[in-house]
Amino acid sequence: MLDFIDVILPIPLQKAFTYHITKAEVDFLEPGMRVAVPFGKSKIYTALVYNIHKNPPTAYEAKTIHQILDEAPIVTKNQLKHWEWISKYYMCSLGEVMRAAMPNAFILESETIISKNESVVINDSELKDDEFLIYEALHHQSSLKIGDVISILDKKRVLPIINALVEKGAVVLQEEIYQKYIPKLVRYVRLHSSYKSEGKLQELLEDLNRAKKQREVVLSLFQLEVQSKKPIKVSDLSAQSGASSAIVKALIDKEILEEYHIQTDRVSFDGETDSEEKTLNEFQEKAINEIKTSFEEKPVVLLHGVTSSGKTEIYIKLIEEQLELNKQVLYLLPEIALTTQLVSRLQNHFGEKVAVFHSRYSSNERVEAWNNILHKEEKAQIIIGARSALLLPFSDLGLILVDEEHEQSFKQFDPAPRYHARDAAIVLAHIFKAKTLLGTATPSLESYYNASQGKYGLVELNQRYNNVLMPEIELVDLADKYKRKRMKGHFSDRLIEEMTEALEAGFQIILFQNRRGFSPIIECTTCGHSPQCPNCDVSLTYHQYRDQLRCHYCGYNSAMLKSCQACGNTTLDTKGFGTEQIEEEVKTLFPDYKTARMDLDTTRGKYGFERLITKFEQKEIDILVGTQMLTKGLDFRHVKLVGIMNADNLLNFPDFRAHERSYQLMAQVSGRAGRTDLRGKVLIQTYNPHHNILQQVSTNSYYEMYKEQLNERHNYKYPPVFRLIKITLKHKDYNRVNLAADWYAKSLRQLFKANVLGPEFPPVSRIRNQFHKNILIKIPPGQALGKTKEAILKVDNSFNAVKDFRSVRVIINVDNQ
DNA sequence: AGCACGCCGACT
DNA sequence: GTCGGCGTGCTC
Repeated sequence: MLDFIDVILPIPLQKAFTYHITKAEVDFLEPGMRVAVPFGKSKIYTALVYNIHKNPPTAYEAKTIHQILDEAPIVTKNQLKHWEWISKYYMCSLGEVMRAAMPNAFILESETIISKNESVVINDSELKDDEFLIYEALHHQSSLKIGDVISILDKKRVLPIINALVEKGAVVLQEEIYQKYIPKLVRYVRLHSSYKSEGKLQELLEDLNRAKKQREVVLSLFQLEVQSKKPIKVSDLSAQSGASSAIVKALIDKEILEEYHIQTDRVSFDGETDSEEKTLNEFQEKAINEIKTSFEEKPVVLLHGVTSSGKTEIYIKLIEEQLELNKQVLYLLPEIALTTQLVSRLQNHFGEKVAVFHSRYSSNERVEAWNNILHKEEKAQIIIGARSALLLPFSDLGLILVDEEHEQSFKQFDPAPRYHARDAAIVLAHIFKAKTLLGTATPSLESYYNASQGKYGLVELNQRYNNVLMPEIELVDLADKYKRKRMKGHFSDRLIEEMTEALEAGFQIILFQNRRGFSPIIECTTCGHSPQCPNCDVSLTYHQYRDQLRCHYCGYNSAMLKSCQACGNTTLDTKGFGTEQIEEEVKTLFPDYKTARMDLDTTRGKYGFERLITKFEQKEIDILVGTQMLTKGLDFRHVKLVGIMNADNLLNFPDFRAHERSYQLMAQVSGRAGRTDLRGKVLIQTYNPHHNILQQVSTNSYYEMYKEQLNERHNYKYPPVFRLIKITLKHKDYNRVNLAADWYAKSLRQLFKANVLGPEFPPVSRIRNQFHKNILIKIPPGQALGKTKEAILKVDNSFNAVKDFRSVRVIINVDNQ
């Protein structure tokens, strides 16, 4: 009987691929190990062993594997289970999950290496010009890569030339796979072993009497060895002795010192910890007890605690308990909140037991974090990270915390797998028989609904820490203010008054405007023309700081126009406003105070965001203008006033979740005000002060909002009552998308009748020269999800069988947010 | 997804 | 004529 393995390849193909393995390999291989396999004509890919069996494929001859890449599985059985769920639930391939889960450095690819065939003598006259150039190059260089050949010949199509050379026997090709992960090595030094004896040592020191510097280095080394009793780093030795690395090198060359390398971790924390216990107040104590009781019956608990109620302390307590049980803890939060205060807070408490998992980690750092978690190292007992941290190789998970549970950024949009980290976390916890705690001040309707249905436990925390009052929220009627000429730019007299008062008292201010740039639309007042993006169906946004017009969808930019493209007049005017404009107005209104702006444009660099936060914390900034970035779990001590410049563009967003989101956003920004003893103040400027959502925000009535919104969702058949699957079709040809989308929707309608909506063009119907069209499927409470997805896949298969449609990209988004 | 193959217009 | 564009089909 022959042996075979099914493997997962990191590509979006549903099929499993089967390879033949030898007897020796079958004894060694286990699911979760990587193998290098030939795939297609010449490439070698990294594949993951999925299962091992003895069923030979019938339709084809299985290839043999190229090489085994691991000694032991690097993906756990539980991970594979979790991947299966994600792939099935979110309708994507296992390969796509694999690609998302594994650090890039684990997924090796081959590269073609061209080298001279030494056993054959080639007469130059046999070769054509291009062939000769390559052959000639190989006299100087032992091997060439495809990319080298492209640059030598300055051509794109080089394969025929290389193939001709192979044909003539001039060169040979080789597929080389290379390790991407390079361990970080630190240089250490010790005294060369020949000086180990006391006598030799004396001799050495006398010898060195004339080389004072070198003598000093050796003496420093002794000193360090006595002090630390640990290996001595070259860098430490240089620092201690004040000697340059050249002197150390000279000693190594003279074989007085000996250097050696130890592999080290890039991801380590070496700060101090303070184990100072923060005492919990009675409300927090009560909440903890409720959470624990609830966990006894339910795997998931929703902690609904108002802003500034001290949820973090509760998390810390729960983490401590897990550590005592020697379990791993995963702490998920939105990407942006990761760069800041919370991480240092946890590290200060738990020290190096905390491992952070960033999107900004390098590939090598990811490998190290992966290995630490896989081997359940002590330094990775608490993993704090954004949604992708969920895909790490946990071995003994006890608790998952999902902080800011309502955040839509937990749902991955592009590329597949389009998973929701909160939901996938619950499944992961279930696999480990662990618990999940969802925490937020403004629960998503989904979670609150699940809690009210008894699916999740619910714990409420209504007191702010230190009994600080919830901020006072005032609605300012913009229509009235404009009518009575009480506006300066976009600032009402009330806002200016409050700002003046707060600033004079030495407090800080946050101004929220959910739009970046200076103004989203430029319009010619003569002819009404406004400049559009050439690749997308949107108006270009004016960015003043670079005097540029920019497209926020594709990144297109051009210099600001001097005159109208349509009529040539110089009557260009701006419409609408973004953070840039607010910032500028603040600077004129309050020239004596320091203003800064926080949005995608000012936080681009690696530490851009952190720098701004630190500056604001240290009160180097008085007024911070920003987009929703400001809402993500930031804790500022001295903010007295929060101003929401315009609530209407939030509320009028064309999306069924607009109202829920507006509430969450405004409640969260408001929560930044008055986090210590003084009561904060929030001013919301709006044209609709009587809007229900605004009333609910101003009275802090989450439950009212929930009831009302849930009712709407009931009536209009939206989540959490109905489930949604959105299907997007993309193509550069307008007519083709239309035809394809109509066909698709028609087929779906035969199955799901009135629960199919569309096809419809989204508000921005063309992005990067691709036309988009959406179809929405609503799934009623009773309808089986699995069956529904199977039916959709069937439709998708027949769709792909139509030749004209095959080039249309279809994106299926389950639980589309 | 990549990548080869094949057909077709645009230039050294 | 070749070069490079893109549409199509396949990968164990």
